[in-house]
Amino acid sequence: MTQMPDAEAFAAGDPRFEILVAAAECFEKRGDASTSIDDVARKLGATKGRVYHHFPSKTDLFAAVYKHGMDMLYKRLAPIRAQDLAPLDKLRALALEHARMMISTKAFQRVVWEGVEMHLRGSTTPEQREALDELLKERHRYSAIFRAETEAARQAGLLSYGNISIANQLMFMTLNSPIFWYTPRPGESPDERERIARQVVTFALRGLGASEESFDE
Amino acid sequence: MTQMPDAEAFAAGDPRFEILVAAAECFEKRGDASTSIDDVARKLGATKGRVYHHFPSKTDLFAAVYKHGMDMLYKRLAPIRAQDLAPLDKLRALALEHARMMISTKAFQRVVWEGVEMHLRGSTTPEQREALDELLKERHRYSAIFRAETEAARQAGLLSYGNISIANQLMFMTLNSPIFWYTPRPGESPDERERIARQVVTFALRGLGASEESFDE
DNA sequence: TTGACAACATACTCGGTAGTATGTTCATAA
DNA sequence: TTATGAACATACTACCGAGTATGTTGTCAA
Repeated sequence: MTQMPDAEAFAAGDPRFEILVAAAECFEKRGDASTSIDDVARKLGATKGRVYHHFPSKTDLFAAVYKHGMDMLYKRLAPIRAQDLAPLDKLRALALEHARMMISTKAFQRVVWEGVEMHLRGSTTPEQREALDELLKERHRYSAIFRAETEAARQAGLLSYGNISIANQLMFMTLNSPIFWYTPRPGESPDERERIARQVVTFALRGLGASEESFDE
Repeated sequence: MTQMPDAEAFAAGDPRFEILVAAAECFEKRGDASTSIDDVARKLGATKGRVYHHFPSKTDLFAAVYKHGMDMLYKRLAPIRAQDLAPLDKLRALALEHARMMISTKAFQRVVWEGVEMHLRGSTTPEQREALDELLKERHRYSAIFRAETEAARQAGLLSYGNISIANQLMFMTLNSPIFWYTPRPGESPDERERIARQVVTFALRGLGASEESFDE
């Protein structure tokens, strides 16, 4: 049940979707710079013509993968955001769903990471910058959701940390980390993935200074 | 102190050292694939000839930067490893020094990270693999140092976490994270950097389940 | 039946980059 | 004084990969 098609932009029948998935897997493995359009086409058992028929450039393809990754994140977080929960409980629920997504849609989230990295390092070409700038604002808004919940929990006396920006960075590094080290093992149960996600979230919340009692179940 | 044959190979007078630093900064900014030898030469105000005179290939240059980064880590950790400290205290001391190095030698450590990533993703060419394989074993030994200290502290009842491998990944992600988000600000005091390093270590040890009392000073 | 278009494949161009081959300069040793 | 080699610069080759231009095939509507 990984990587469900996006309802609005890339429906199941959309011929772009299969290309998008192949591109995500290529970008995940080699990174943007080391991935050629021919690589993507080869993975599809096709040629460049197919890719360029649906995406005007490599940058647009990369941006589309990035956007799809972010869209999936937003879609999964929306119902949780709508819930009425106590500060720390809400942060925990958001963090857990985020961690799950890092595992279940790893390839796409790895691309999102690289997109953010390219932006932070300022290593984008002018055209790339134009294509990704708007998408990165969305990423910033996404980050702000967690930041707000973190501060709320802190003001409720449920967290304690030094600098909030650093705390947010550390939390996201922790929550995102499965995109670097997680590899699905053959015959792995959903339960096993869930346990991984929970360990990640526990580490993150503890790191933010959540008391031990808040982990009693 | 077994594996540091030519740690002194890049002394201040060595003409290779300046190239090494420039390469580290280029790799840090653009990554390996997007960095050309001409980029490195341009940063030096020189041409390719200078770089290729001292390094036989781009892969060797990358490997040299990687190795220098690892050598610096080992050198700084050696005295701490030699100290006789209580389990958690030793882990904290190692982690703090590691975090400091992520800040003070960021460019080199970023390259080390990319080297590890290339290995994990299996995105190396045969020649790259040959050049980096031995160096990555050293990285594994380095990681094992922390792992051993972590387990020791746990057996002493000072830490609590689920899976040890995941815990180790999360700890390293946290400790390494400054290479992604830290940027020295103009007029930044050493004290400010120290505070950042300490917040990082606090997050990591809390994440591993260290009790709050262990942070009282 | 046709023709029009989507969905590709094929065959190119062209700029950038790793690596090489060949100068050039300068310090130092004999 | 000379010549020898280190430390570069210059000029070149070869290849790879993004992007383009142009077929080819199947489908579907009229």
